[in-house]
Amino acid sequence: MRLSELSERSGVPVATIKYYLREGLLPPGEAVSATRSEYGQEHLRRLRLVRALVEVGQLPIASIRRVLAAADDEHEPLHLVLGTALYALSPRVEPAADDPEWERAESDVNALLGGLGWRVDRTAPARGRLAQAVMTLRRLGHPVSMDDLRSYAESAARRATTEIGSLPADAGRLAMVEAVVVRSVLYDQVALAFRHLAQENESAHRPWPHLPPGS
Amino acid sequence: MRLSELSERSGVPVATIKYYLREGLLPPGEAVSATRSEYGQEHLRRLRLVRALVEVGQLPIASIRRVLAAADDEHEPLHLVLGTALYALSPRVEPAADDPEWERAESDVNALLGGLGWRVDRTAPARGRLAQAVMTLRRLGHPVSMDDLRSYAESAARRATTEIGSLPADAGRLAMVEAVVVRSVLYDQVALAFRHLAQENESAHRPWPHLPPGS
DNA sequence: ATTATTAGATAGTGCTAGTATCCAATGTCA
DNA sequence: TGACATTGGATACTAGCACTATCTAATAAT
Repeated sequence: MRLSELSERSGVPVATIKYYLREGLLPPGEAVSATRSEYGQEHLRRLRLVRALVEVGQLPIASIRRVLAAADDEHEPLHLVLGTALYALSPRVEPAADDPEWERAESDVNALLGGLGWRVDRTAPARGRLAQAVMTLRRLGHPVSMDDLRSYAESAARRATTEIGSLPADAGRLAMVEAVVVRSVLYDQVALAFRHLAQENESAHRPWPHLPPGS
Repeated sequence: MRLSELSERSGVPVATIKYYLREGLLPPGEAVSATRSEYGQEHLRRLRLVRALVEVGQLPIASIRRVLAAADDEHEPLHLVLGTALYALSPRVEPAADDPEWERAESDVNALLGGLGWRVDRTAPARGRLAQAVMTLRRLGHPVSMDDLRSYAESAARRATTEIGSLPADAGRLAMVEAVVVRSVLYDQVALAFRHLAQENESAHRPWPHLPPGS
């Protein structure tokens, strides 16, 4: 199919597709002449994936490029791609050196993961993001105990077992990587939405005190 | 304290504080003369809250303004503030009219919440975000069953019970609202980080097939 | 009296995610 | 064959966001 058809079928403007081609989110079509290229089903599929990550996952274009590069890199062993993709997804947060509050949060996180026996790379950005969130909560006066964290870890572990377990076992490398990325990103949104819905529901059931306005 | 001192103590540049004042994220100090205002502990506290929402929560300034406006609106009953704050947090997603896939996802979400008996406003943005994620997953070839969704809902419900339950029972209206907002936003990050850590761990344990590169 | 600081207004910056325009080469249809 | 549309490729432009900088007149500190 031609560019205009790819645009029609995907609902993405031609100019945007050109932009994605420039940015390397979409592989070039097969050049059939100097002014014509042919795009296939895999382009349509990739384009839909990109749009899903942009619109639903709210990922920055640069992250998507990194994720897809890892997916497309055939030298990368499959079992490492999820990690690489996951790392490309979340921005790395830098530690703010010599801050005792940061160090405490970080060592709590490390102790927890160590205690649980989780195999997580030392450089995983999620470690830093977690430590940052814990530190900030504590700074703002909301104590966070190891037990609090442990219960989140256990919930997440249960979810991960089913999510990773339900991946297709043998679908070709690219399809598997795409499946991992899509699910990781979109189920993040599902989990987040449910968190908010559950909080609203829970707060509707809670007997709130009738505080006088100026209290 | 003066503006420069507020800046020093919070680590936020003067120009940025002025920007927050302009944007209404921070109430003006008490004008003590034409060129001097006095800021108090509550300004420092609010400023730290704003920075936490910006840096850790990654919320856009416009959302923070809406959240804080709801928090500061003394006419708003306390039991509605969480809802209002939650709504201000997530961008509303518009339904793409007359799309059967959208309608199916939406009705699944409604059926699920109805079946669970959750009290969630019909206009809650999390409904739309959830429906969008479900629709997109299905479009990309990842079937999502009601049972899948139900298990997410149950996890989220457990979490919400403890999170909402652990709020201080009587701390003054503003402090309670701030507690609700801070926890909602920062525990989102905690939950997300644990999701990613758990996925990496789980994938490290999974026996991945050795697919030939070109498969 | 000199220097520094402030409120308030306005303007400028860097980044992101597209959009738009232009060109020459090439298709397509009458 | 000629008029017209489409394409790839390059370049330029735009809107929105979150600051950041500059300027002015008034005031405070020394």
